[in-house]
Amino acid sequence: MLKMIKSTTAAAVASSSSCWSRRGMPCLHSNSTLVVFLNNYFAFFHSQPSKPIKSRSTQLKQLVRDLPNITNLGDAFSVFDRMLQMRPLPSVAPFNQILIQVAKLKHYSAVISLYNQMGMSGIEPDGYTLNILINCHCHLNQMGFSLSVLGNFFKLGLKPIVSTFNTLINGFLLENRVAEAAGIFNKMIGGGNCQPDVFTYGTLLKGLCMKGNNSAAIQLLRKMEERACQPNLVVYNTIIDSLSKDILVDDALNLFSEMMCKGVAPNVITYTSLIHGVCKLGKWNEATRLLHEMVSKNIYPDVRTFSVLVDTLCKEGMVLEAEGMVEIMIQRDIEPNTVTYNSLMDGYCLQGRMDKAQKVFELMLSNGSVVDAFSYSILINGFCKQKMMDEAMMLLGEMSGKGLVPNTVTYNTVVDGCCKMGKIRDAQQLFSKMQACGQLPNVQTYAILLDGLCKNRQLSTAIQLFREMEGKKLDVNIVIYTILIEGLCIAGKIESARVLFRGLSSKGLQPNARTYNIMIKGLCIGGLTCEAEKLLTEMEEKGCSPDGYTYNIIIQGFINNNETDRAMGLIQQMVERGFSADASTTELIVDLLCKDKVDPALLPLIQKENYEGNLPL
DNA sequence: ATAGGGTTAG
Repeated sequence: MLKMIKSTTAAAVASSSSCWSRRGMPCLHSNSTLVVFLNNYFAFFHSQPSKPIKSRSTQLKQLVRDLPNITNLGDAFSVFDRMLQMRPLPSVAPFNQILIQVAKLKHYSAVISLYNQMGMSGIEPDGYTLNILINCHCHLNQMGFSLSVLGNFFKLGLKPIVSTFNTLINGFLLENRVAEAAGIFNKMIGGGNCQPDVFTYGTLLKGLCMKGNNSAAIQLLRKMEERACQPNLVVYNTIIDSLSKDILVDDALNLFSEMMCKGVAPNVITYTSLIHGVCKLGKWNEATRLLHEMVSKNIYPDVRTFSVLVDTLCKEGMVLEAEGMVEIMIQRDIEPNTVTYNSLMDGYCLQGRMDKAQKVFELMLSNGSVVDAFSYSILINGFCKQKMMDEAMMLLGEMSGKGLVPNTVTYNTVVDGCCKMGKIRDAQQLFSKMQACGQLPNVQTYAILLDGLCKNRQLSTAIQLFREMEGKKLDVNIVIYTILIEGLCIAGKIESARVLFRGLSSKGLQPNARTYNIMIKGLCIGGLTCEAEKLLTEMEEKGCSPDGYTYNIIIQGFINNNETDRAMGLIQQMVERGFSADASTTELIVDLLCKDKVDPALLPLIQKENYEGNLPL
């Protein structure tokens, strides 16, 4: 969108700059005026040979030439002020250029204040100005203002263009207001003069993908084909990336073949997304194949491609291989950046190797890499998981000194750390502090704190907090309800837990394996093993496969209720499905063996290493 | 309009 405005505005600037030069220079109607002019002109320069003063138009030309090079807010403001002092005032076009540059720096509020200054100086906006302004309001989640700017188009007798509507669609999607975005799209299709273009579809597709609605995205892809709007590389990349993120790698690869059949050549983004997908599935051979394939097409992996590899290796616990990958990068003159180092640092943290993680952090400090809020959050999380809260809190305090703002995720991390240590008061204080610092708690924050309260037997406070989050317009999801159901079970309120569980579907929520497991566990502890077993069947019927945990808790439930035979039946089933008894289940079975209540032939069966080699499939 | 890193429930 900005790119488009930029190119069109550049054309506008080019044409209008010749206009200013006409305005700024004397109009030469006759030879005599020309002579007078030339005489004055040269006399002027001879009198000041050392420091020629540029005419206003040249000054403006120079300014316009320099506009695209504005890289900081201060420069933008000073150029803007100089332009406001020029007489006659420059046209709106170079002002638009400044707004574009400032918007590129993501200083959207600054753009709006510059726009207001333009208004006070009597510079009338054109369509480009309004488009830029709408885009800024969209990024600031101020759709009301965006729409009122749209009204200005009509007031000023200007016509919105396709990109105006595209920007509005993007704004609504950023606020999660899909219906309104779709409404604009439908109006565009319905009206004759502003048909959606490839950007419109691209924007909508991005919104659908962000919501994880891949099938709707593909439907829209088909629709744009039907409407003779050729999908381009960006459109395909958007969907391929979304499919890869959801590990629907086969679908991603199919779309990849399809785009190539249609003559759309992939780029490094396409391959990076695909490699991400196959790596997440642990298909390293496939990743290697894709790497070879891209290089054979003269498409070379870049720092982002390598960062994906480093990150997924780390997440799989293969930190040594990740280190090797960083070495390869350096050999190939691809400088690891903050993201690469952050991924590696997280890899060490996941293994509890805080000394190594800190080494990477220090390396970043010493080699001039930018340490960002991610770096701190990752390290803080590492310490929290090691129950080293003092170190974590110290790092949190260190951030502001480096001009870094702890964000919602950073706070979530430390709130969780406190909760897991049973320090609920500290967690609550951090919860207040984050809001005082302008960081809004999100669904995860509430999940973390709710879980902490429930586990620390503060159910009534938890319910209060739940009401608070309902009051805000947060999307209460299945994770939140699962935590509450567990809280109720912990408090022994099985009946309430059951009511909440049964009420999920009326809220449009599907219990997942964890929800079932918690309910099953609650029922078992309450001695309701029969109902627990019914839930086991139910989850299967609803397409939610029981996992190893499900079997372990229900088997434990049966044994604890002296229903040994039913426990044995489920052990058989569990083993057949490739799951094994955990430590506490094994302990219970060994107890039974000691009491001669169970056939010793069962014992080798439940121990993973004994059946792993010949799983019945 | 497109690619990489951090937080949550058994």
